[in-house]
Amino acid sequence: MTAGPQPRHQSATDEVDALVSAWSRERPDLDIAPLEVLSRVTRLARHLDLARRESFETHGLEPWEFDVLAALRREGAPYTLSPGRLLQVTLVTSGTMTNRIDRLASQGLVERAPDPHDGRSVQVHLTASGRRRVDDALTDLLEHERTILAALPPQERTTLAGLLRRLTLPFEQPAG
Amino acid sequence: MTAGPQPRHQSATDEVDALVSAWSRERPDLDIAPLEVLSRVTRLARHLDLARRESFETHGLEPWEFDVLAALRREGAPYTLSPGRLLQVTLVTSGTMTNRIDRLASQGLVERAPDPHDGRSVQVHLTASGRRRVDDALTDLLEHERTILAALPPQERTTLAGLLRRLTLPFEQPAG
DNA sequence: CGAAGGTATCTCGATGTCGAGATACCTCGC
DNA sequence: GCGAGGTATCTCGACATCGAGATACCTTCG
Repeated sequence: MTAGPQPRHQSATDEVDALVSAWSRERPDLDIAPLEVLSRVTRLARHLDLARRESFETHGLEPWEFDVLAALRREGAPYTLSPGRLLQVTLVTSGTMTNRIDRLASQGLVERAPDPHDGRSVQVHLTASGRRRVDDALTDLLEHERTILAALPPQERTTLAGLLRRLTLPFEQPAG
Repeated sequence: MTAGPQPRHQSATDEVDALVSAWSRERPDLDIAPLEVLSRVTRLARHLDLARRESFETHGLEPWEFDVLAALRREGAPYTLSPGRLLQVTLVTSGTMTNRIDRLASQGLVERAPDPHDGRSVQVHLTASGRRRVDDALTDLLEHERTILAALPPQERTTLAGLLRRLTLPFEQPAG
């Protein structure tokens, strides 16, 4: 069926190359160069999301569950944050966070307790079971991500991280 | 509150730097280097999604509406695709695509017609109104994206695009 | 031709998210 | 102490998505 091995030394084209060439044909009046970078970021993020999903399902966690548990875990002992802080960190709305905490609590992965210093507030606390779960899931996630990054030598990973940081910083420092 | 201006000459740290340092403290047993690249990709994608949303709302389009209309527009005249092709391109499920086409059709941006060659299939066609809408939205989107990319000189944009392509390719060529 | 298996689309119930408004509590000034 | 204004969380209805199953049609083979 094959006529022999194809040359694979030059870098192959990806879906974004196809996207760019289609737009160039249809909208020759526009400079669509920005898509070369930003569409790749969007698409890669989608692939990463699926990869995360795979890593977590071994541990019975949804990505949103990991996000909340990881925020508490990163905090260090006593692994406690308010719902308000959690929604800042995870970038969801308050209704969503209430719902998430409810479901995590019903699985015994977190506990809700009144804040002794502020009657309006609540403390969300990671249980021992929740901590084990997120620790195990993180180990697998990093392993999976390392195989993805194996496509680049270490030197270029550093370059890539630096370039991405420079693109992201303006979003995080809106006041300049 | 401030003791004076802070030095800003060395590159600033971003949220991922904070994330990495928190994990390093809490999980010194793990090598969390992969997050340097992949968490930045995920976060940047989230910012880009918000930026897209802004660009589109001037034109009364949701991101998902743009995705569908753009797929048809890129196709070139006669701007027609089947629902099946559309769901491959936009990576949603069939139920979602049916719903999307329904809503776009009720706004007069696309039309559904039976496929003359295959009675199981349907042709989704971009109307003149839909084409105007997506063309205008794309112009604004690219303008917005150019301002985001202004954080990098042209040479480094090319470098970045190349590095991202190498990370993405393995996902697109699963058979190697 | 007729049946079996494959394909394209649609239906519909479950789920997660959003976001405006409700509720309870805190703080500050008088 | 009390009221006004601010803050933290929760409630709840609307909405987009998923995904398994239903439906209609096509193709292949005997």
